[in-house]
Amino acid sequence: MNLRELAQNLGLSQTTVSRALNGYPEVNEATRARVVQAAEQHNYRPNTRAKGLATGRAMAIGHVIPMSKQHEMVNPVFGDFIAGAGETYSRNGYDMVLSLVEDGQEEKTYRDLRGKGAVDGLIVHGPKSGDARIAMLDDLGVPFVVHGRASAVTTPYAWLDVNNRKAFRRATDFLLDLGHRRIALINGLEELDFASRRRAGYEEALTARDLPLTPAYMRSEEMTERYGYDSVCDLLDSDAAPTAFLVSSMITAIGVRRAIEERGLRMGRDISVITHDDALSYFKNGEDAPIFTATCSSVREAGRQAAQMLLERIAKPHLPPPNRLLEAQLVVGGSTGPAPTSRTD
Amino acid sequence: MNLRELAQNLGLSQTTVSRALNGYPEVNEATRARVVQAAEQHNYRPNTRAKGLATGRAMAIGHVIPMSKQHEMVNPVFGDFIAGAGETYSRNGYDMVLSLVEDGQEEKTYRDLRGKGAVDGLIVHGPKSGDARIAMLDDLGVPFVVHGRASAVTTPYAWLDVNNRKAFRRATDFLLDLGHRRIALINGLEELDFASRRRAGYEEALTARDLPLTPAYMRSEEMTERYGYDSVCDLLDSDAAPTAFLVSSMITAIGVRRAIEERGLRMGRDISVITHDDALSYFKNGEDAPIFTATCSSVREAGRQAAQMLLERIAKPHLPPPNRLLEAQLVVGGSTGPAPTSRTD
DNA sequence: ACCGCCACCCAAAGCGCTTTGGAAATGATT
DNA sequence: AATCATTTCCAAAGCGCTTTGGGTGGCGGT
Repeated sequence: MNLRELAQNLGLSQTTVSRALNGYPEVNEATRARVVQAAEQHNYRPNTRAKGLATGRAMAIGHVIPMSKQHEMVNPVFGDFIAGAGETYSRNGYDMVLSLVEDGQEEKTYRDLRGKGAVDGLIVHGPKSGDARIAMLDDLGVPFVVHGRASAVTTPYAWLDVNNRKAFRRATDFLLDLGHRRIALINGLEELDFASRRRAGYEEALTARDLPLTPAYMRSEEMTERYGYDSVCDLLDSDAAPTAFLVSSMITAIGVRRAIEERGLRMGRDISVITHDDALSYFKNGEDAPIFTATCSSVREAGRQAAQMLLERIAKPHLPPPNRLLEAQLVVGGSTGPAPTSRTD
Repeated sequence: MNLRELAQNLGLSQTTVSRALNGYPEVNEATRARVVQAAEQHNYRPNTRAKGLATGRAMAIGHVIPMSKQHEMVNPVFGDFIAGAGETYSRNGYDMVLSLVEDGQEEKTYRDLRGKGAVDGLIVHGPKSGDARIAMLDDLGVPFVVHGRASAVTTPYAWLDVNNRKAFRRATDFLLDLGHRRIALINGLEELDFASRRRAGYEEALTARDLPLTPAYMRSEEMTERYGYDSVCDLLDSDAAPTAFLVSSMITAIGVRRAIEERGLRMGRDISVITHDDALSYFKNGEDAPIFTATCSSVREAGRQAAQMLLERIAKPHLPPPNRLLEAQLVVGGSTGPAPTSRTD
């Protein structure tokens, strides 16, 4: 069923039917009701392509998800982020088109998506520090919102980020307050902006107390379970083993715990762990008594808000690009406790 | 840059340019080269909407991801499945459009997506036993492929599934062979077809050895970490506690392990655990020495193949709907061992 | 009785592409 | 030199919608 048929069916012109359905005022409420009812009855849905052609708007948002070629890995937070964004889109009549692309190939995909006219706006995932995509999208003239930031980019652009630096600063301070002095950072890939900010927070806390930065305590890789396990094994077997670990992802923290417990140690007593927790739905960190002390921030909520920002940006492109900084909560769980050495003081 | 401009630019008609770009034979190779080069130089990309309108094909596939309202949870396997499917799509010039929808609302979304002409085909996720969507899509006339099966649906339809029954039959047999007699099943929601098949495999194995089915040993819920933990706590504290657990998801297995180790028990010695492992990229079950004994099947590969099947189905709709049954591997890891009681025999 | 003004509706153009049904030019055949 | 098949290209229609720029009829005001 298309517009013409529907119009013929009703004995009206396409114009009138179109206007009736799109809520234009110049149509009698009685006819509008008649039209709406007929449309419903015939299960009429305007063809997106035709509508898009006519209006010039695609009513779709593109998400380009980077995927590590190395590990064939897609960061699990995307699932929840997408879920949040999807909510916003469907409430506003937008579709979501998704591309999974190998690291570094994203630019071409953005170009294509826009060039084809497949999307009205884009969400940029996983920004690197001096991410070239931002400049590119800017002079491509497509509305976009970055999930995260690109520290080295100085031109204004729309972003939504968690205050990663502050979160890790606080987490580190928390461990320091507990008497820990040898604190390891099991970070994500530091070419990614969020990871470098977390590191900055960590270093800032140490430096503020005149503590040295120990390169051996800092690791940076893709956040798999295995990586957490291996790192901790390594570090605990070294001399001057850390007494505390700061971990960048829940998944990795699972591996960290595994390594700790395999050694007969206990989290919170022998070794302290703080992890960042993106509040992945299947991984709720225990509602009542969290297993892990964690810096918490809902990535789903981030998705919702980023999508909202993007839609507003599309509607009002002349406004200056909005920014939003979400604060992470530091929630105390069972994985932290006073440093073992300080107990004996 | 659109076709007309490009054609004017070249002093050719739109027809010729279009044909040149789409590889039609009736155009001189010299002109074709000229056209292709100009297109490249001007960064020309045919407008999807216009193309779609003209051809009637959307060059897009819809994925409707069910999302539990209850836990706001989206199953983590979707990430990897989507990644696999996405590979296939992008290789074939298709886009992927994604909708996340609350449980049970999927039908409307399928209808919309098709009615709007936004997609040429659909992937059905998370089929229930007598899933109504299949009949609906059938008489809607949309090509689709189901990831999984719907046992109660008797009409032929295209699906790709893992042999869940057999996988869990084998896993249960494996535990039985090790002397376990009290084996608990920590299953996913059994309204979902895959879960009911897993249960069938489990029951089949027990029944084949004339062992009773103990309802208290069978659990069925959404596969969160917490669920695994709670279930095991519960069961281990009961009298006649199980000596082995069969778990439906890696995530849940993590919770199972947590509960076991928290009690000072050790997996593989005191308690045996077998989990299903979808080979999620960030959760590689240890390449060399797997932590968990597991029934393994790559959901990413499933995505790749399901997508391929769908594209073929779209190309040749007259062929009978294809089916594909993937076998899971039973990979032995460190989480299984002889039953404690049988040791004392 | 005439004018003007709404309220309501319509015909037709246009969005950017594909595709049908030729036409013009070229070369081979008689 | 005339004929005919190829090759190479083109004009125009059409995909399903929105939107511009009117029309028509009914009403109140003069």
